[in-house]
Amino acid sequence: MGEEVKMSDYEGGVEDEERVLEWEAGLPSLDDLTPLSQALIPPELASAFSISPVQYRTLLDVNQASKDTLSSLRGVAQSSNNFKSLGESHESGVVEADENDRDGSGSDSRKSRKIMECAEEADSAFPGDNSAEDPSARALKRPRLVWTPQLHKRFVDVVGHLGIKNAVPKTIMQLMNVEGLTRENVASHLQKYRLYLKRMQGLSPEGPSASDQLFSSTPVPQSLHESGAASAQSNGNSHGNGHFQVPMPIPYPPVMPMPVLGMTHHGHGHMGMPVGAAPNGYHHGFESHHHHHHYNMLQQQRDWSGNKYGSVVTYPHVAPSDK
DNA sequence: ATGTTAATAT
DNA sequence: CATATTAACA
Repeated sequence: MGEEVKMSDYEGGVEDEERVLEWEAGLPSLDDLTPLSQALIPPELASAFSISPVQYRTLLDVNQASKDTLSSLRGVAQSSNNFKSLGESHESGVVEADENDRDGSGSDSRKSRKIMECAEEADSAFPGDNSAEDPSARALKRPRLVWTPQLHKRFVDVVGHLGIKNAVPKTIMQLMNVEGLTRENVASHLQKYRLYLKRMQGLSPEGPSASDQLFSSTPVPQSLHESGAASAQSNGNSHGNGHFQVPMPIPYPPVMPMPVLGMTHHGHGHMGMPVGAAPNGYHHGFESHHHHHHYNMLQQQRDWSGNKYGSVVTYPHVAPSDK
């Protein structure tokens, strides 16, 4: 009893940063990836909401879709394939989650979606480079999750629907339906979000607080004042029994986070990308991109997918082991 | 055990 | 320094 396996004993030179490679190799087989989102929802509820077998978008698909939505500009050089560059980039794993923003914004322009030749086998989500499958790598330390505006939008949306009262990490996480998102992630963000609301409260209504590019960009729902909004509504809950944990399932398409491998240049004048010009800060992932310090672009617009770091990488489709 | 808050890390 | 993870606590 009580057997702890220490893997660090063997090496000793392996740092935590190298975890990135770990999940890269720890890709669960497709068989493991099963549609759990619907499985958790009772058939009755599902049919009531007309929730059909939602198809999961491949990482690359989602990624491309998000980028496409935001960047309707000219397609500058778009080759973000630094998958094999992992060997050198070991600053800090950064994960970025994207989602298909199709709420509140009429995005119909389906620009050309070429490139991404490595995305043919989206199921693996891992272009050629990786390749080693490690089913044992599941609870590994995943890189920092980057809350992209889209993801935050979903977060705020759910919180607004639940009300500040029922806005608890678990419920939020469940309702967000973002694969890979953990309770801890939501809790952490929720904390920051609450602080943001509180801080803004005691300040002038018009607060050009340049801080919090993310928060300030997302409209705060008014439901944050009332208590308990969607709860004992006329849902299908009046069945007598049935403890559905889903207060009010939102027809949100399941989205899986897209991890982004980034180099944490903890320099100073970080961030900075011509949003209104070429959001594609990706160079040709082949050259040894040095640290380009773009000291320009007025940091005004606060959109973009939060790709303030760079490289794109895949995320281990964490199996629906539930929490 | 889940939600919060503080501390710590990146 | 802001943001996210981890730990401690209620």
